[in-house]
Amino acid sequence: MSPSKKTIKTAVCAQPLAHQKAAKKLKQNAPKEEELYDLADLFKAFADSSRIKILWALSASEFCVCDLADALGMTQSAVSHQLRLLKQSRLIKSRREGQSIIYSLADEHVKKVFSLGLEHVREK
Amino acid sequence: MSPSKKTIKTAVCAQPLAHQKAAKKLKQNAPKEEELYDLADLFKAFADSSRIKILWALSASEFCVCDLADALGMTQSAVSHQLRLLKQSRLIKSRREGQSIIYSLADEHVKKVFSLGLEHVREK
DNA sequence: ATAATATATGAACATATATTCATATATTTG
DNA sequence: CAAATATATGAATATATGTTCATATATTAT
Repeated sequence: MSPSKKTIKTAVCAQPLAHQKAAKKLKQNAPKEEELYDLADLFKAFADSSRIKILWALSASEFCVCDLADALGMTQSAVSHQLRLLKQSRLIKSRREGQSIIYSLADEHVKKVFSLGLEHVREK
Repeated sequence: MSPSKKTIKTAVCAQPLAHQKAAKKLKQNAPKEEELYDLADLFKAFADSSRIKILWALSASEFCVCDLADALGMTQSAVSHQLRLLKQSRLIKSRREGQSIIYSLADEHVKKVFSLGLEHVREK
């Protein structure tokens, strides 16, 4: 296609890393690569309105699956799939009670994350 | 396939909302529907390892686009696209400096969210 | 044991989204 | 103004993900 390029566009600056010191500091203090992936995965659990609603509900009270479905206007299946993801992220826990499985928040992290998030969202 | 179903499976409990009081309380205190969507959107910004890396870098120091690309091993284009998303979420801000655009965190929320997230991830 | 109820799950489908490629825009330099 | 540099962006593609449908598993009641 192109006859012959005079210049080759590079992906990086001609003078890369103008902020050498900052970059150095970055590498020193950086969490392990794996931790950053875990972090992203954690926030993925919050990154869907269905799961947000479920978490919000559970922050008010524990609920069984079908009550959640009913309260949130979701199908039982959809709720169940999402509960599995939330449990994998260790944000919720469950216990059996007769035929029902009762879900609740695993710890206080969820509420804290919510508070921070709302704080940000509500700031114009 | 099925000759004729005797029972119709419903999506909800036979006795829905066993936790009536909790459900009531839920509806009273609930953030507006829209706020929950905004919350989910906010966390979507954190829900990708590329953006997490970018945010982490910016929590150490401000950077121009190509330095970010260089430091994180991403293309200039990919970084630029993600920076746009992060800016839309009001997590970062930018200013021009000659040919470069310098990006930095918009406020302290990001660092706080990071701390909470890491806390959760690091708890076995 | 059989029926009813509650929950979980695999497969299929539709949608969302992250990256790449090519190129446009904006600023500085010669 | 032309060339070089830095950044932004639209289109295409590949992948990830949320929901639905059908059905499996588990518990309780008769």
